[in-house]
Amino acid sequence: MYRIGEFSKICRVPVSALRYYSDIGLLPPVATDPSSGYRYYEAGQLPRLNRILALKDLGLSLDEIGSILDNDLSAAELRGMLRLKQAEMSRAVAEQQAQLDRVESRLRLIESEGEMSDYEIVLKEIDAQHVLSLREIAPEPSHVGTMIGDGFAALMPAGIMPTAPCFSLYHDPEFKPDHIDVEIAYPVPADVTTAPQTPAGRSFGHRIVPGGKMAVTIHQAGYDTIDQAYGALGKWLEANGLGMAGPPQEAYLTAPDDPGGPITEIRIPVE
Amino acid sequence: MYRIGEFSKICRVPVSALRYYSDIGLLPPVATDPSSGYRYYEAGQLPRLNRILALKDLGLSLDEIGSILDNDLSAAELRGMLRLKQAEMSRAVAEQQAQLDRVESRLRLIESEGEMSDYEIVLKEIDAQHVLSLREIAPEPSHVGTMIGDGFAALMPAGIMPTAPCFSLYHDPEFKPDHIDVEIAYPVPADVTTAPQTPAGRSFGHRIVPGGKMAVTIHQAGYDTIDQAYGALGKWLEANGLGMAGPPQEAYLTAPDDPGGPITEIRIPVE
DNA sequence: CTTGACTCTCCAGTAGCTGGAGACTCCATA
DNA sequence: TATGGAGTCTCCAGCTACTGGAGAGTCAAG
Repeated sequence: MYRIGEFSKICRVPVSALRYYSDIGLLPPVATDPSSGYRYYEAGQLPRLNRILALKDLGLSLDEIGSILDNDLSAAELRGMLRLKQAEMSRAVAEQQAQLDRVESRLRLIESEGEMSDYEIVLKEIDAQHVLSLREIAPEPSHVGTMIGDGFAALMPAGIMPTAPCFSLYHDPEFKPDHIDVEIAYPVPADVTTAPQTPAGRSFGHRIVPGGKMAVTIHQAGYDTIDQAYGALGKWLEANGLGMAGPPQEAYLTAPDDPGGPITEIRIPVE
Repeated sequence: MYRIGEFSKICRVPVSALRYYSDIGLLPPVATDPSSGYRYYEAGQLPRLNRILALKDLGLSLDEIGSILDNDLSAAELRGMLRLKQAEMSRAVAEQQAQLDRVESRLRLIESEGEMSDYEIVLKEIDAQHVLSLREIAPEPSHVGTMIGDGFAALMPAGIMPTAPCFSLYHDPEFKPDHIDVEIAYPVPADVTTAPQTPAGRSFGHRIVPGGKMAVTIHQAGYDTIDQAYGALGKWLEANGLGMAGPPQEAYLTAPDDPGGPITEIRIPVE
């Protein structure tokens, strides 16, 4: 019979961990002195402890290990659990590796630029949205602003409140300033499928804008400098080896008269 | 000004996380109603939030992010931090990958055997130990037991108590049952460097048995079946792509008269 | 009997939230 | 004006596998 300190030296597991295993019932001492509370172990417990350490090393939680040891699982059942773990772990490794890649591309970016960009790009999972939308070919960029106002002018009186900021989608495969295939989308509840014509005579369509992973950044300045944001996004996509998977979106997060100036969120679906 | 729920919808960060960021001062709301406690946010905070998310995505802790944002670190300083992170993360990835490899080799082992082995093998970091030791060529395996007893018979009367169970080292490059180059080692405090001759006339040497990573398993049965343990260790080493890096050790963890039978720990230095 | 090494229990802390309890607040409708 | 429902508040516990510390008790040797 060893006291906890001696046993700890033999099995090379810290005393605090042995006490913890004893507390959670994973490796109770073979005897406990009822008056002093001293825990007593013996060499015969080493196989169990070794099993614990081996399974822990495979990434199982102490809970799982406890049920494996106490239900005396068959090899087949253990194999099943390990298969699950294996899948989970290879996903985790891939994710970690992706994160490491992001750090590396970020470092390359910093080193090539010498300074930090004003834009932070983040990958987000965006939900699909029910929208009412207007789509047309705009002859110049400023035309988009009038379309947005026109749309609101139809929705508000009809009692339709967008459930999120309105945004535009740019459907052109390439950018031509005098021929912009733009769609203005107003997120609405799923049961709103129609709206009256706009004052300027435009008609709303109803559809679901698909969700998915998107690279997102914030442009906090006038619309005339928005190409900087697109530039930063483009660089980021390239550095991370991602490509566009749909039309870019621009969400207008401020009221037109906001004293802080306009703020636009740009989203590019990826992969 | 948005309430927390609206802001959460816009930035796609859970309300609970926003509250947490507000609590730790990382992203305080732009205003808080003193009577109701309601937090109010505005679109102008999105760039900061995006920076937070981007840095978090690179693996920085919220603490680190806070000091980066509030001390307005230069690109060079950020680069330094990221370099550190990068090193740390690639170590973590390698470790995870190694763990995944262990799971895979374990699965292969289970599948090839169809049942679980009685031996669990664990990699441990073993400390170097000061020992007094006897070394000689044993003409048969049972000779080792008499050597151990002979050593104790010299140490005990001299007042030298081993600080850990005694163990043997097998120096032969290959095993021959009638010619075993064995060393019996008794761990002692660093200031004990000599001991009297044994009753049978053997002389102790003093040395440091080097530590390092070792594959460890427990054999809980008579010495005549110890080759099973070595077999399991050999398979494990092969499955994990490791080789021996020194003489195997056997530590005798039970007294000769233990009612539970003898328990032996076998350690093989690796890599 | 003292000393020093060892052990005990209990609690807080770790990172970044999440979820719940119980109490308010806000807004729109009846 | 009352009410209902959705949203919000604060505080606290929980997650993992321990670690470290406080304060008290135990054991063996001198």
